[in-house]
Formats: sequence, structure tokens, C-alpha cells
Amino acid sequence: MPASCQFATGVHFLALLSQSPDSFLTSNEIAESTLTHPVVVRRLMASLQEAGVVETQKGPGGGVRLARLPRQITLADVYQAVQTSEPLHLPHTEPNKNCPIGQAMQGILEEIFTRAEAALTNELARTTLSDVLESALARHRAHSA
Amino acid sequence: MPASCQFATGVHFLALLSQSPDSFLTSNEIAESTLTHPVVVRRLMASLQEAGVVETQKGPGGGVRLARLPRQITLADVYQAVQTSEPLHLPHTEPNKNCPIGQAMQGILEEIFTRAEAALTNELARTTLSDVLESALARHRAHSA
DNA sequence: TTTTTTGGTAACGATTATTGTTACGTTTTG
DNA sequence: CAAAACGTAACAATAATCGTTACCAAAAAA
Repeated sequence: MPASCQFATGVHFLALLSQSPDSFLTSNEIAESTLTHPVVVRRLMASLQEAGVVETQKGPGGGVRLARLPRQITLADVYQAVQTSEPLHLPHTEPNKNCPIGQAMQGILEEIFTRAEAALTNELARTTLSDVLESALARHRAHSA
Repeated sequence: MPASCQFATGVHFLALLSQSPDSFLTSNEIAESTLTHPVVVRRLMASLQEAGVVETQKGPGGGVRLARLPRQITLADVYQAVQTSEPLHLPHTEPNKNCPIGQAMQGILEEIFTRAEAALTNELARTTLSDVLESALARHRAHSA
């Protein structure tokens, strides 16, 4: 299967919005910048809106903009808003009920997954959209120079 | 696509091996305990063998056993051995080359992914197979009582 | 009020990764 | 040499993502 890149795509979209936090960008504009389809933009933005990261405005002059300042939005916010599938998964099939290990395994793995994902989001929470935008502009300057 | 559960499956297999670190288990035995197919066991064990976590023995009396003591194998070892796809992914399509943000995005995201996955594996490194087996047996006792 | 411009969302197909399965080769033991 | 195990290629079924089309709803402007 294609692995989900919604987090990467979401960060990209939001970095674009961070350039002008006060104005709306249309899904067409964002789709052109990222070479994807406007419906893909709207789909992902729907999740981000539900999480309170962006707000949308219909009709002429409308579009999407950040709901908070770039420095108030962390990558953990983005991750939790858009990540549909978690990085670690239980098997779909139930284990053998006669096996003591198998019976206990599911609960143990869930605990482990919870701790591991907490570690992941804690790290993501250390970076804000403002950091991302700054890095992007710095890289651009370095590359142009 | 079905999300990969190789890490969960691997931990389960290795917990079984941890019960008797000195003896070989056949892929048939492991497959029965976990209600999966022997080829699935062998496939996953091949990765774990390449990583030096288990060793195999062909022929009668053969099978798979741990290459080190359970307390010397961490879940980070398992994760790094079997995780084919990473939890975070870049988009497959290249971004717009005319966009300063898009150009820089890929490198920035790679840095972020590296830090996030390091945080994940650091957390996984805190748990050993010995811990997992102990938790499993404790849960089994609690459930039986 | 009508038209235009936007987002919202359902539905479908192409693509792709995972898993289970079969089949067959290889190695080791006895 | 026979039997028991792993090693691995190949294929189908399943499932998830993404792009795309189509159409609705809402808001602004004419």
C-alpha cells in the first residue's frame, strides 16, 4: 500500500499558510504549490479544521487560514489532527486463546504502543510551524546564495 | 492497505522464544501459537536473524532460538529489525520547484522524521524481552486468579 | 435575487503494501 | 538416502491511499 504521507503533506500546507497568517489561501492555490489536487487539500484541511488548527471561509475571497499564530501550533498538533493510522499496529487476527503468552500479548503491546507514541508526539511538540517556516526560508536563502 | 503489524508479531514470536531461550522452536509451533502461517514466521524470523536477534538451525531438531538472553534484547532491536516502513513518510510526488517552501520542505521533514523516530526507538529501548515475558506471565496469573 | 466563487463530501478507480498460501529448493540429522 | 526443518519465490486476496469527478452548500458580489 502507499504509506500515508498526510503528516508531511499537512506540515507543507500549514507552512504555506504560515507565510501570511492573516489571509485566506484557496485550495486551488495550495494544490498548485504542492502539485496535488484541490480535493486532497480540502480533505486534509477538514481534519485540521476539526482539530482547531485552521479555519475556512466559503465564497469569493474565502479559503483557509491558520486559527492560531504559527508559533502556537506544534507539529504534535498536526500529527494528532491528521494521522489516521498509528505507527504501530496489532495483528488483525486474534491470538490463540490457549496460549498464556498470546492471551496477555495484546494488552502488553497496547501499553507499549501508547508509551512509544507519547514519546513520538512529545518530540514533535518541540517544533512549531514558526520554526518550520524559519528553517524553510533559511534553507532557501542558503540555496540561492 | 493493511497496516503493517510486523513489530507486534515479532514481539509476540520473541516472547514465545524467551520462555525457553536454550531450545529451538519450529516455525510450525510458533505459527500454531500465534494462529498464523509458518511461512509468515520464517519470513519475519529471517529479518530478525539478519539483525542478530535470533539464530536458526535447519534439519530435524532445528528451528529458531534467541541469539542473546531475553534481557539483552530490547524492543528497539526488534523494531529496527522488522519495521519495513517508517511511521512518517514523505509524499511520493516531488513538490513544485518554483515554490521556496516546497523546495526546502523535503529536507526539513527528513530532519523532523529522524528526530521523531529517534524518540520512538529510545522509548522502545527501555523495554526488554525479559520485561515483556514477565508482564505476560503476571497478566496470566492475575487473570487466572 | 441571481451569479459566481469558494469549501464539503461522496463515490470510484488506479496503485501499492501486507499477509496468507502454495510450491519448491536447500541444509542437516540420523 | 530419507525425513525434517528453514529459505524464498510467486501469486491472490485484502485493504488503504490518493487522485479524480461530480455535485451540494454557503457566501459574496453584481
